Amino acid sequence: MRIGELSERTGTPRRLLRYYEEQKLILPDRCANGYRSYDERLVDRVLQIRGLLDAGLPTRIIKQILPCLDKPRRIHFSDATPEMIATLENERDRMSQRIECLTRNRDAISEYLDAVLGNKTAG
DNA sequence: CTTCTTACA
DNA sequence: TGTAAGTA
Repeated sequence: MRIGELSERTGTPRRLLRYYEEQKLILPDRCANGYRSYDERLVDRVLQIRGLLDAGLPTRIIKQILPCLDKPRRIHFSDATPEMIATLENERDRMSQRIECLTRNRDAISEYLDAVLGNKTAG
């Protein structure tokens, strides 16, 4: 498929699809006319990339850990270098911290909402 | 009309 | 990230 279809199917702007390619996150092949040709597999890949980006990971980190999280849920021990383990542990901890932060803010909002809506219905 | 690259805000 | 320009 071309960039337009992938864009629609992943809800990702064409601009970003080209940016991910520039960051070596995805490698689409080219048609004779120079247009990018994306494999079906890249739909999930792009979605996963966006998820990681949304989790706060920088593209440079995603680039190196994506292979570890690829389709076949098989674990590639060959990729389990000491540096990779350290990177993964570090990112996991960052995610945990972010989750805690999000949880606090969600609870704060929820508490506020309960108070406001509660007073409204109560009087 | 869609895509491409490059450059600037 | 968005957008403009000039092509293929």
